[in-house]
Amino acid sequence: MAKIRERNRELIIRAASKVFAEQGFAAAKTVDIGELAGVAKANIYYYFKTKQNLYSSVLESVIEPLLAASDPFYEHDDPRIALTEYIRAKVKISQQQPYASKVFASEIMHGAPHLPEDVAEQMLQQTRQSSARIQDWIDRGLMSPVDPQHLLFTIWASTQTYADFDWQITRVTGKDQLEEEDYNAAADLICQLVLKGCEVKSP
Amino acid sequence: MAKIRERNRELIIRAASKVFAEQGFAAAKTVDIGELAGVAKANIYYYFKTKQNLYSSVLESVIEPLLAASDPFYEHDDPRIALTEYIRAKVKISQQQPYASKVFASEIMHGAPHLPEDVAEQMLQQTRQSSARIQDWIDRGLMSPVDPQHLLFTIWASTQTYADFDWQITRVTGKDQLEEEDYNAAADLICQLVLKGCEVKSP
DNA sequence: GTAAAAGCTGACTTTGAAGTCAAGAATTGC
DNA sequence: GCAATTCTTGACTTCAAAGTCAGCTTTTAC
Repeated sequence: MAKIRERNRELIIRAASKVFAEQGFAAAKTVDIGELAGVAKANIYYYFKTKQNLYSSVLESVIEPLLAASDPFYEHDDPRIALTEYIRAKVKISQQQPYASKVFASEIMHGAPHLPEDVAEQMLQQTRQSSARIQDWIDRGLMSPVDPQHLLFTIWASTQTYADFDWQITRVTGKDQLEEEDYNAAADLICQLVLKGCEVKSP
Repeated sequence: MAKIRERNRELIIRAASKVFAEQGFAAAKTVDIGELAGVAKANIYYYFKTKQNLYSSVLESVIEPLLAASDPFYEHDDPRIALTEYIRAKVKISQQQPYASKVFASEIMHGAPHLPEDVAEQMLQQTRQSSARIQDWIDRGLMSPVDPQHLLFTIWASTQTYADFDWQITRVTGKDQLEEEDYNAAADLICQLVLKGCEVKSP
């Protein structure tokens, strides 16, 4: 079993995601990450050179699922289906990977100082393609002429808010934590606003 | 002039807002805040007992404008006008008080550990009243039956995103910083999504 | 004009978390 | 089975940032 290394790196990254999400990078303590991962603090430094380094690994692990959510734009030509699936995918990420979402949000909010330039570029390209896709639907008369970029900002914001600002949301709804039906209700409302709001039609 | 105290507290709080917004509480250095405010670090401790204390003052100073934005709900009975004004007010805050928005967002994202309970309660009450107002419009057939709370979450998220995630937004739009017209375009789109999406009518 | 009060700060101490290390424990390869 | 390698960690050092303070400067009140 030469997999001790792999397994422990994974354990530490998972614990670190949670602690970084809850505390932010600067406030997070490596001793806490160790405790949560079930290893001594020193062991973290056996696997990761520095706290920064660990944070970069966490950030990297978190990017992939976020990027993958854009797939619906390329898989469907019908804007009703594409947008619906996109919104659902985004909400699902908030539901299933709340730590990822928060770490990413925090990184962006502080000016993305640790986001590798090539990743930033990749996300930008993806945004350009998504925008172009929406513009194409507009040009074909399948939805009303909105600014594609602003539409994307709105979708990002309103889907991610369920992970990033969960404290506020659970407090308002009065629930300890959101359930499946809450996420569905959220996705349905956002879909309704976007589809009706942009008068989206099937081709 | 017994106003030195008042003026300097204000200067320090203003500088601190910026530094806390950009760096987060833990990463913010009091020496940087002092530099930005034009006073020695030690002087900050003459006016504020601790960094925590200063942060609480900043947070407090930031809450008032955020709470005030809800006024349109009480000033207009017409949901078209009330919602439009509400969204515009929220976007305007993102535009004019970006630091306030970020400090608040960061605080909420990490579970609101420094938000005084009475403020949290006040915001909750306001949300309840806003929700009730929306529900009333629904009951009177002035808009389609959406969940008022989720509608509010969406409005909060999509308006605040222009302050909180400005890095992402300026990067996508390719502008160094957003201009008046960008904020107007944002507000218009969000209004369109909400008004059309919820089939809002005038009474 | 002057003394008391308020404001200011350079130099210092304290603190707590990042990061190191040497030695022991577990695992692997043969 | 045992040597080599990998893994583990308690105890330690380092370091940067919070916080203090004594003494100087400015302002206020009379």
